[in-house]
Amino acid sequence: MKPPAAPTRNYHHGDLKNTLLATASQLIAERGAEAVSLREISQAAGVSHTAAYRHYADKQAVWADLAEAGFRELAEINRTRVAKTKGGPVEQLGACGRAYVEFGVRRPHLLQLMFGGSIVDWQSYPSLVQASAALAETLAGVVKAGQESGELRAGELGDLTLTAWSLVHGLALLIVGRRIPGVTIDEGFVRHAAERSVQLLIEGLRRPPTRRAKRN
Amino acid sequence: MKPPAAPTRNYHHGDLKNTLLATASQLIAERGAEAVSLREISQAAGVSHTAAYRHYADKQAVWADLAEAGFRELAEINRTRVAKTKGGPVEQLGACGRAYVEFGVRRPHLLQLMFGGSIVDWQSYPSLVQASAALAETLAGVVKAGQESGELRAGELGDLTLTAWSLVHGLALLIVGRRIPGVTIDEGFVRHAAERSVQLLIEGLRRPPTRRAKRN
DNA sequence: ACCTGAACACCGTTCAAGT
DNA sequence: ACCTGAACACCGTTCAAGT
Repeated sequence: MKPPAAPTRNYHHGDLKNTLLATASQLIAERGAEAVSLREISQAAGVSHTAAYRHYADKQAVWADLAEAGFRELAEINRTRVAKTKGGPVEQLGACGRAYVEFGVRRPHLLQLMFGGSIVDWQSYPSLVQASAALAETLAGVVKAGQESGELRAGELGDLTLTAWSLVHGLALLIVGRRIPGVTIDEGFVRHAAERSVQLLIEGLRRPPTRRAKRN
Repeated sequence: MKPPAAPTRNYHHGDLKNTLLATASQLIAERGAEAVSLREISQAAGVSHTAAYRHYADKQAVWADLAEAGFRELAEINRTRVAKTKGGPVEQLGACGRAYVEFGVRRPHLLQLMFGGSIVDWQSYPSLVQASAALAETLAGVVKAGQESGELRAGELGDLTLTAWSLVHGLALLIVGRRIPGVTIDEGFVRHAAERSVQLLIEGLRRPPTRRAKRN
């Protein structure tokens, strides 16, 4: 019932919404959300500085859309890594941790946008909330599988998941924020920090029983 | 050798720098740094909108000063709690975790300012970097004491500290950012989440040996 | 339906000038 | 030394108007 001709493009631009999103994504990747204006994005997209208001209520809505895409991408990466990981839930959790941290290092400004408080009224964007929750559920799935297979301890799934999430989340933010004194952040450090942290979380900080002391 | 009279106050205001800082602190606590302008701070402090430039190079410098105070305060809280805690390093780590999370919940906007990326050129503020590092050292001290007393496992101090720091940091940010789906954030939740997370970190996520199964 | 351009009420920052 | 006021180059957002 739609008119056959007249492809999606119309008056001036065609697919302005996606063009805006891609432009914004690139500018933010370069300089961070704090340093990017809506007028600038519009100009880079080749439209007047008010055109975006046809597609977004305001600047926050653009940020929310970008953050949502970030959450979906990060969750997808996690799922892929989990699926690819040989070994049990312990190894899978390690893979998630690495993926989370590597994502942050690869796209620091996007991670800041997702978690840094640039988006004030989170509740106004239900699909953003949902995408963020989906990320947590990826981790929850791994923990749950580990409990069912008996490799991870019993207890409230939410508690264990929150703990694992907090660890990888905090690690990624500390690294991306360059808040760790005295270290150079390169691929080697990221891999080591992620693996060691997840290992310590899984095995515990407490001194292991001596009967089976592993060399460290 | 200083002139005895003429108390610090002079021309118009006296102690404008501290007045600005206190005003900014309050406005940020109410609405978050993103929503506060320098002109507004100046007006609330009762001076013209350019007076701040006599004391700060720019807006970022004001933010940096506030964040630095936040780091010093949080580190101080941690030290106090550690000193007050009866029991070993395990209990002390738990106290640090709670303190960190409670600080974030009490001053969410300040935590966002300290860690949320509002301050772009971190390196320009060496005393801020130092204050942030001092916070990490508080945690390192606890971990080190635990290793020396034999209660915590051996291994690189930096690794164990980073892991513990990441956990409490991530937990605080997830809670403050209200990123945890399906929970109400009240004092009970905060206490439970902090204690349970630190406990899991210390004991590990792996299924405990059955010979001495603790009731959970 | 989609976009433009003028307009409004703001910003951060600079600078000559006042006391 | 410390502060003011005008000025500059920006913002985000609204709205009447164009096609």
